[in-house]
Amino acid sequence: MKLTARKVEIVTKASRLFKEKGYSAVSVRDIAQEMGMKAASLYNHIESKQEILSILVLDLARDFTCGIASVRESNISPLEKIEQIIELHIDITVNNSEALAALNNDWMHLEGEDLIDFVKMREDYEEDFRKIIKEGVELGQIQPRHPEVILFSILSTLRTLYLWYQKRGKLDVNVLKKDMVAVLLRGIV
Amino acid sequence: MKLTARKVEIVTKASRLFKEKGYSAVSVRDIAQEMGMKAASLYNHIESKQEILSILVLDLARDFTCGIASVRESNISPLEKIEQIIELHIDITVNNSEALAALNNDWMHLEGEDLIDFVKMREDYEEDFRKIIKEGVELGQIQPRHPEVILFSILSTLRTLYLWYQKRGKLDVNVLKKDMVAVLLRGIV
DNA sequence: AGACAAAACTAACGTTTGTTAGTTAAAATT
DNA sequence: AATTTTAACTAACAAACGTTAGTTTTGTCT
Repeated sequence: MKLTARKVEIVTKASRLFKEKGYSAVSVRDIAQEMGMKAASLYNHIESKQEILSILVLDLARDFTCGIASVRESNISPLEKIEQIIELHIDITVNNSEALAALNNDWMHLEGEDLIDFVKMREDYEEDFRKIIKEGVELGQIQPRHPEVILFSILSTLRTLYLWYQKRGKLDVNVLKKDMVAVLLRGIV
Repeated sequence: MKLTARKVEIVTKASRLFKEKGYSAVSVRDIAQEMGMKAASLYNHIESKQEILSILVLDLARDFTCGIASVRESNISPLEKIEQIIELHIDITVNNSEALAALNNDWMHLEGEDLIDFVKMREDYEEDFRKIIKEGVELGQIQPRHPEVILFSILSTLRTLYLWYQKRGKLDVNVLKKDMVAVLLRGIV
């Protein structure tokens, strides 16, 4: 089914609700009300509630996949690659803070092929990141800590960024990027 | 209502399910099946599905509140306090990895007084942490970054630790603590 | 062995869920 | 102006939801 303007609107409104209560706690009637229509009318635009989640999560997952592919293939040092990954996450977060909630918390409600695809993309993403970290360690650019600890401490921060970056409101994106790189790479002491 | 042994068992089993699918997607019948009984039988032990969530989340929230109170009042440097907070989170995570999922993802489904209490505890916790960071910055022990960035980059990592610490299985707790403190405080370069 | 409490059961309740069918009003196309 | 398409509507479905009532089984203590 095509992705019409109205469909995008539904997905956007739904993502706001999913962020607040989670996919399962949001009913099709909730989404309809947000759109100012009755539940049954939604089905003129979408195939199912599942489809909304699927669009939301998989589109965003593809953004990450493309983003890290571009980083992986660029001809820079591991440390610079990690810097770019941090900036990638911040950029995506700023533009998709609602959808990111669903990606983080509701991906497990995907079904069939969609679920398989998502998990694969997620694993590949982490593996790409892991390789960059290991390379950095081998080159002596990165401290010889357990790569898994490094990977997930950075990734955890980036993945939950959507929860708080906007709370502080007027924090400029470029300032955020700078502070974030500093804190994640060089620590706080 | 008293917290009998059987009730604890229900809460424990439920938390496993909540971790996998989230509170809203887990039915009372799911929990009952996990207990090897029919849904109605659960109500000999619990008052409602809500009560399970409430016990799960508030008990754990109190652990954090007590933990940080003890850190706050101890007579050590801000940096050492942060080290202790990191260890606090790791200890709690290791012993409550299922319940932590509910605390992180399902707290918003608490109702009434429980929701208010939780949010207050959470805010107080963050405020305590923030003060420690600010003190560290003033004393020159901590780099002069935006305290909010420091607060949430550390807290994000600690809060989502439950998602991955056990994936790597045989990672010793003390090794984890050491690496975690190193990465979060001194960075990776 | 009989009495009593604890904890399981079956059956059912009123709601809410996602979704379909059929209809009608508005908009776009011929 | 007539016709087709789009997008809203009402009504209803079967299934699943949390929960209650009433009954039977299980285990414990005298």
